[in-house]
Amino acid sequence: MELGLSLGDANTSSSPKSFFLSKKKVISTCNDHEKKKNLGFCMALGINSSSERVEQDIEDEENNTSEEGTNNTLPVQLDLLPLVPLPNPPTNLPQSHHWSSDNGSSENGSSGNGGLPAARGFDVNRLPAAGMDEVSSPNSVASSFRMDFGLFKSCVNIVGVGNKRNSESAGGNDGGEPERASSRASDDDENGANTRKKLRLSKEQSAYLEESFKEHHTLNPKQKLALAKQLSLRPRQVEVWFQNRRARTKLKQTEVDCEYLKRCCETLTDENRRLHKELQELRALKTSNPFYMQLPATTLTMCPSCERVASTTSAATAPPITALGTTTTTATTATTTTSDSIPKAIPFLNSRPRFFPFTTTNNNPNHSHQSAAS
DNA sequence: GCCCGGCGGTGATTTACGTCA
DNA sequence: GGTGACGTAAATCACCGCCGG
Repeated sequence: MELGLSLGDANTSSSPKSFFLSKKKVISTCNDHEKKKNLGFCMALGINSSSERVEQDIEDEENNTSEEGTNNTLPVQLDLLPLVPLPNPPTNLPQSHHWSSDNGSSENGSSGNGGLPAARGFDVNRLPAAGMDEVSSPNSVASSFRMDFGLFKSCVNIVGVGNKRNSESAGGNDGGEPERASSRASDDDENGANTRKKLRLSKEQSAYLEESFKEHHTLNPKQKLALAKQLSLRPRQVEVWFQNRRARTKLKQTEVDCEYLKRCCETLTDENRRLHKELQELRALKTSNPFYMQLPATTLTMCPSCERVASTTSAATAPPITALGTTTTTATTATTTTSDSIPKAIPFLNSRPRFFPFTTTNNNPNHSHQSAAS
């Protein structure tokens, strides 16, 4: 009998680096299913489907107070709230702001206004007051929510000296993609006094975005717009937040996978080493004992649920190897115990640990190997 | 207690690429 | 098939709070 176990060459498998050389390209995230998933948004936005038009519309709404209270298409019947209820908007938020200017002029006047106090007091989160009033229709549930959520603007931390590259996006052109083209246009503020406040999302805003991210990793234009409205952010900010969140979630997942693969590799290396040793012993036994072939055949079976490998002998009543007069404890123990040492990650992509917001669950409640694993 | 440098978190930008009309 | 719009990933920058010395 020849045990055809080969888990790879120990010399090569002992080098986990090969697994991780292309760390950034190996792991695929779970975004695909997000795209396919029909999200449970119930929104009635009376705006065009084009994202650009949507954003342009909202920008127009924000910049145009004349439409206040007249837009009947905007009642956002929005079922955007996450499953986990968000904390109520704080009612005791400090009403004093860091920024100096509280009118809309600071937003448009901040660009290229280096050295002026108004530029320093710019609030990148702040929507014009018209934007708030415009959605404060009593007919809209979301509007009432937003009235409360508008308080979040007060707790947004606007701290420090800003990124010069933010200047154009924080300026009058704050709603649409065209800001990309002129991104460095304001870098010509030579005196360095063109200081912007870097946005810092409040905890409530971050929590809301997190909950939304748990629901869906990508946003369609309507979702983005709705989130921006609810959080009093610009759609671009919501978009950027989701981009960064996806990237950093993927990075974290990659790190988790890397560690997991590393452990798998180590375990497999040990197992391979042990099996090689066992094989050598069996071969030695074979050469020294002609009755070696009478050993029962060993089969390895893998539980489809937990992917653990257990070995069984085809002849349950076979006499122990010790009957041959040679102590082969490693062989016997290896073939009669559930092999926890073999990692569950043989098809590791299906069972690898997941970084938040993913969860690792055993979908089979009838699975019976849990106690054995412990 | 204050200052300073390192570090991590995070918002924002740029670039490249894929998809679609 | 070429092209532009659009969305996203990846890389990167830069600000800022925290922490230890």
